[in-house]
Amino acid sequence: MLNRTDKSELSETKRKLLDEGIKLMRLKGYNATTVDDICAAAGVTKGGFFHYFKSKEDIAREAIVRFGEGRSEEIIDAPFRKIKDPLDRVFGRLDFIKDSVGGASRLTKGCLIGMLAQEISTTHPSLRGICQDAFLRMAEDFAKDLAAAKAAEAPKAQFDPKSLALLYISIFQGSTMMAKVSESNDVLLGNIEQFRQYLKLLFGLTAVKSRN
Amino acid sequence: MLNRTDKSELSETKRKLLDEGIKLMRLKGYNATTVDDICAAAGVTKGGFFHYFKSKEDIAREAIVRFGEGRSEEIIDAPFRKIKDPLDRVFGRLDFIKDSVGGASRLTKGCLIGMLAQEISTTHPSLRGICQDAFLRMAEDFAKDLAAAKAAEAPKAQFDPKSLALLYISIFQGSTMMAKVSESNDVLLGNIEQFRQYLKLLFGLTAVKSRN
DNA sequence: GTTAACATACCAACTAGTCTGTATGTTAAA
DNA sequence: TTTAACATACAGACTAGTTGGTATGTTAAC
Repeated sequence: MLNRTDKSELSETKRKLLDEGIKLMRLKGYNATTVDDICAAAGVTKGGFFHYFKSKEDIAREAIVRFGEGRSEEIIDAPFRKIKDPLDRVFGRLDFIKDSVGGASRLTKGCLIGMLAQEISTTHPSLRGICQDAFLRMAEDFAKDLAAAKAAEAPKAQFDPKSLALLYISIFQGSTMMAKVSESNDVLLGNIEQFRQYLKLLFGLTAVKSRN
Repeated sequence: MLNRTDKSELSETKRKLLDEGIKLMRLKGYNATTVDDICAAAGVTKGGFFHYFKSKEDIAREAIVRFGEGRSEEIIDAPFRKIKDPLDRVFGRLDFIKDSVGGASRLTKGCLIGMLAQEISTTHPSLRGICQDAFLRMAEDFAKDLAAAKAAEAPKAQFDPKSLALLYISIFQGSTMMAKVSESNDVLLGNIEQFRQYLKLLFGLTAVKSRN
């Protein structure tokens, strides 16, 4: 039987390799994940692997893109998207992220892009660009909502939506690192709340204590 | 001739190995840095390496500690430490960090601890703990100044110094990742400014635009 | 002559990638 | 409708190079 049912679809085997590759690289990074690991996890042999990918770097590239697209789809379909008020939509996004991270007990599996970004930026320049693009797309998506919220709620406020979005990405990535290292989501969840607080202050939603 | 001039001092060879190891791992990470790389950079042979370190994991452990101590010394000796007013000292620290990162053109070489943290957290559990300790020490040091500033300037403000310090560490680490991936310090420097802005808002130093 | 501080040669395990084989289908000429 | 030619999707053995680590010197200080 044929696996590829349509020209644009991935074969079952390739999809399995990609998904297991993503899983392993999210956990152990690029170098510590071997091609044999991926093959074993996917139940495919070397021949199968190199039929679909011309090198290890190649599967990493496709994995980053697939992971990015997956995240982007999750966010596009997320319930907060339907919130009409732009500022509420911004806060809704933060709630959604907290939900998808899970409780303080369950640890994040982390972001593949963040995991690979540091490890391969200097050693695999072509992958670096792919990671950068993925980050910029995420930032751009958030920046749109922030810009809409600013226009509607505080047009005179002194902040740049794009910079704010990049700050958010940085906080999330840094916090994910802290989560891995501390084996807990506490700091990650706390930091998202602090970012929310920063937004509230920028939008003038919270009274600031006067200096005594 | 003897290299070790005093019982507590590192021999010249070991110091060289450590420093070159730090340099390489900061750049390429743990797995992509080979023992041979370090030996070549330090001008030492394998025999010399394994005389001082019982394994690659061992030099990584010592490298993390040495790097952490080095950073901690730099910060202890930094000029901002002499600032009397605690809140000014907090802001002075941010200025110091920006200075030591360098201009937007020169890219950061990054933080060794952050570089290794993600890569080894799952694969080398004992190194994970070392990284965690290093982060907590940094956070603790900053948290002290934040607590002093809070006590002096805004005792009623609604923030926890320790959490704020951990947010700062997260922002710095995440921003460093963005710097590597974008080959620019722009986001890193911008994010430090945004953190400063957040602090100002928490301390009630900045007028918040009213909603229109 | 014992020990610290290396140097050199070497090894076993691993790793990315290749090569050849093969089963299964597809296409199109006869 | 048979068949030859070709393509796709793997399997599995193999290889060349790398890697962390070891075993065995050698040298010089004490």
